[in-house]
Amino acid sequence: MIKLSKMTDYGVVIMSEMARLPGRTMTAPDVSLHTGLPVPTAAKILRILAKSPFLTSHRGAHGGYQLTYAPEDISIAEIVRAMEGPVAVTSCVDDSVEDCSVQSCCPMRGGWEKINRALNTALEDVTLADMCDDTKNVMTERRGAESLSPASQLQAE
Amino acid sequence: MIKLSKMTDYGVVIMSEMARLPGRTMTAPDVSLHTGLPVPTAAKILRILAKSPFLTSHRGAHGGYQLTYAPEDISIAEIVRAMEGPVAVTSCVDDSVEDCSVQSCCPMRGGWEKINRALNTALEDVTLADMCDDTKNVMTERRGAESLSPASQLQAE
DNA sequence: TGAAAACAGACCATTTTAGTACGATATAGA
DNA sequence: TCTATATCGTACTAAAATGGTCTGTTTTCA
Repeated sequence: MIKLSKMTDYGVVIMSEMARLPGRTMTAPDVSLHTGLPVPTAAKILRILAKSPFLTSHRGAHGGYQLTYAPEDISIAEIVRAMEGPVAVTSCVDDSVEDCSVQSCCPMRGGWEKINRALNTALEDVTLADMCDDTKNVMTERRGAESLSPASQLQAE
Repeated sequence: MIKLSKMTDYGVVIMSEMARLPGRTMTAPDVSLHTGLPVPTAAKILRILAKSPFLTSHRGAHGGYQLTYAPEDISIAEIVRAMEGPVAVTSCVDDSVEDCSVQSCCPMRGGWEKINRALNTALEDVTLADMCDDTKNVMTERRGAESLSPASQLQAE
């Protein structure tokens, strides 16, 4: 199974939570409360995400984190890249060129590149707004979803 | 970085090597010789791949492995599935349903499903024939590529 | 019957990942 | 200017996944 790491998964969950009220500033404890993630973990992920342009941090009292852009302008691709670096399915096609000893004449390169392009396009195509759009999902209730963590069993187990 | 496991990468390399002469029967040591992989590792991967319909095994003396179908009829998706199970980018959307505590009302589900569909389509679209098609790559020379391992540094280091 | 091959599974070492902790730094407000 | 409240950065530990090897069994051909 091809999987994103849990951290990346959490990253998307956190960003989705923030996107529910886009203007809002949230601290790490706030995020922890809304997602069920332990505070240190939430803090760590927020720190990583804040290195990217789409999440702004403010230090000091009354500080916290805030979305820089509207949810519909932030793609899942950007979040994944922030958490894991460039998105590619094989080491053959990513940034570290010397991984592949026959890189310059590798016949498989073309095939992998095609696959990677498709994956990237798919990730670019889905935005935060898509992710937390209640209207697309019949049974969701605002207050019910509030303190739950959508992508994984965060507090269970 | 989203990555396939090395094993899966090797799996594609091995299958590509077998696809170069589709009728051929190869033993694990043969494969090892052509790819640079250690024999036990090649054997292990062949064993896994042979559980799938596209690779047939024959036991006993003069046994070995053989492609069941033509290279253009075997997609990368099938190889990846043979090595890693169902292809999905999050635990949210794969077969193990209980992973997601709010599965039935998770608003993010739709987004992930879209991404997974695109990835699957991309993997289905590329076949073994595409992977080892020399004509698509200017500089490849048959004898040169023969004993090299395209996707990773298998014998280096 | 013996050699050659796949098969099955257990096993260990290494790497990666998740999660925590602690000290440093910045900022708002009294 | 002091203090409370944040982020920031890094180092560390524990647990899980992964890669890779080994040993023994079964099958088949000559």
